[in-house]
Amino acid sequence: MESNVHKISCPDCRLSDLCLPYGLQKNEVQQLATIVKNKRPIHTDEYLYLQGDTCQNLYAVKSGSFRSFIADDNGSEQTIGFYLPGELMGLDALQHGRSTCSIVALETSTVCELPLSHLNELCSQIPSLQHQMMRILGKEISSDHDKIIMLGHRSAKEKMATFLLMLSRRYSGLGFSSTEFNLSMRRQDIANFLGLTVETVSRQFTELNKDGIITVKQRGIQINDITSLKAIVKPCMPDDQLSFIA
Amino acid sequence: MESNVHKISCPDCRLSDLCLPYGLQKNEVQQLATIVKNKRPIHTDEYLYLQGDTCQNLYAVKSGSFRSFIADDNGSEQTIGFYLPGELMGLDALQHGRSTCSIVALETSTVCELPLSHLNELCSQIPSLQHQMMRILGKEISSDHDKIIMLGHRSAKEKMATFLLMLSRRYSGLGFSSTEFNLSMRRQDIANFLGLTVETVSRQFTELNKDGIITVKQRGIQINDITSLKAIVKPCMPDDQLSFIA
DNA sequence: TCCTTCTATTGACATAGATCAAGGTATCAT
DNA sequence: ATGATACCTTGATCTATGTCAATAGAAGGA
Repeated sequence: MESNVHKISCPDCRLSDLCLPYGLQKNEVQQLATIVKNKRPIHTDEYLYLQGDTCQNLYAVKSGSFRSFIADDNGSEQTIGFYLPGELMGLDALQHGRSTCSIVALETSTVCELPLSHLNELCSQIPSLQHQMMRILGKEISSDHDKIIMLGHRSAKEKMATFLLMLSRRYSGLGFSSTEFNLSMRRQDIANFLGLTVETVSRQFTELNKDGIITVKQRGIQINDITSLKAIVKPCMPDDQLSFIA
Repeated sequence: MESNVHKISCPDCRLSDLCLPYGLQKNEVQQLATIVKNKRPIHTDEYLYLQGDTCQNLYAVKSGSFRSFIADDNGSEQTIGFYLPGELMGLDALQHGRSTCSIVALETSTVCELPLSHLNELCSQIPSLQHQMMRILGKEISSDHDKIIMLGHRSAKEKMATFLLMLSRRYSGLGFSSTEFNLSMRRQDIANFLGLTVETVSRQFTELNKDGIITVKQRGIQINDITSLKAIVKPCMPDDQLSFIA
């Protein structure tokens, strides 16, 4: 990614169709851009915010990727999701103004900061912005439902296939290859996200690799036979429900 | 519940503090009430709406209870949540105007219908209503996250204890007993919700009963030792994260 | 009241995935 | 380069929970 991503503003941002500006008039996007604060880059393993922080902003991923997770008293974690460019973080804090999860950068990343107070004001003025906010919130909710399905009733193999297909779909939505990409998360993160152990994730990768369905080289994934991958998931899920993670 | 619940309007509704009117001025509540349509009662096993239906409304539970679930190609289901009085259904349809799940009544129940078009208009006019909508959406999202935690990293016993505590908390929020209540859902629904089998749910009930922690008589639950119940969950979850289900 | 059907419990057994343990490979700082 | 540390893979074993099967209890209709 270019070194200047963090200076680009909404009207010029290549992500605008995936992000908040979608469906807005040109002048409305410019209005939105005035309330967006561009932040300095966030480095690997750096936190965007911590569980329990008061949180008066939403954050859009501009480049890179993040992991969100909830920790309990014992320090054990559950990964809630992964965020790729164009996706909105901090929606859980809408309830009380306090974040219920922590968010950490998986690689050097940039975000746009959207102060909630300004955003709410703007929503009252621009109906299509409010509409887009609702759409984004609805999407977050139905994507969470997809995760619930995955965790509740899927085998390890199905979970892995679903995970890969979902990443594939999201990367392709960003204009990247849908069959070749690098994982920005560790095996441990994937395992935790899917409710499995690292060992099981590793074994599943090995098996999918042996079967020729994918080629795994560390973080590098190549999907050789997307049909087979879909077939692993298919018996369990309508095609339009693969839109999730996040 | 009184036989006339479905005629009561927002300003007189005993649920108003749990529902959309929370935080609104008296005259604002009256405005809200004008867009609410009261519907005839919905009977056991009757559907409020079906997965895939175009859905231009939100629905607030007025009395009774509902189960929401997503079905896949094979007809197998995942229960997403249970809805009690004061809770808002249909939020997942905000994304595309199509519901992503089906909702079925667990007993004879009543709902208030809120046309989204009118609601959005009203949100632009009444800032505190918009604020409350955001709060409700944020709550839905963080409650979904709690479910993800539960499904991802909990044993059968922990799931059961969490389930019971959560029901207890929600009933008490409604002004009912927190230690004695009737389940409106079948064992099968609980099992499906928790990602377990009926047999496992049944065995867990039996064990908790034997240990004297609860008394189970069919659908009737009495919590005898809420401390022990919390202790089963405690090692895994901060107290303020028990707010979920829905 | 009896019969049917739906729902819940209990037991015996099988298995997917966890756990434990060891070794390999990449990454990074010195 | 070299060593230290984090990350990943593989194998052997154990166990919680699923599966299959049988029984028992509720609920509802004739």
